[in-house]
Amino acid sequence: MQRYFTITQLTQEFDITTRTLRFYEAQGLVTPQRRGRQRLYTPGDRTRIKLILRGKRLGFSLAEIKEMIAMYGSAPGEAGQLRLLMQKIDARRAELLEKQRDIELTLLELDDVEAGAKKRMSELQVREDTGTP
DNA sequence: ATTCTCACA
DNA sequence: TGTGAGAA
Repeated sequence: MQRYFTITQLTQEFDITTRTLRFYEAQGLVTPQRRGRQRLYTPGDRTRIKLILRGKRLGFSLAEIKEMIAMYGSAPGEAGQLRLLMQKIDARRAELLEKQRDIELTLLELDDVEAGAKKRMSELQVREDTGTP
């Protein structure tokens, strides 16, 4: 006995529109079952959507997210496939590490900008107190 | 209420 | 990467 989610349940939970969810389906990122025309999302579909949204927050394209989800889901048994999988994992890790470095760098730059802004602000404050035009 | 398709940015 | 509109 499986419990299903309706499209509206999921859109409300994740704060997205039904159009977005159908769009993801059209792009092949989710494949809900049908009861007639109605989409029936399994708990698995729901966690896939979670992964999609997380990938989006990380700045990945839908195509990239689709790849990543495929990696999580079906680990191929063949040795050659496993090598390919590990290769993709390495590539993905490199991308994420690069992004991480970029974020850290940007954070440091923001510290600098903020420090400069605070300094200028205090200088302005001094001039106002002094009555300097 | 949910679905689809076409157009649009 | 999505949204808007119209029809069913």
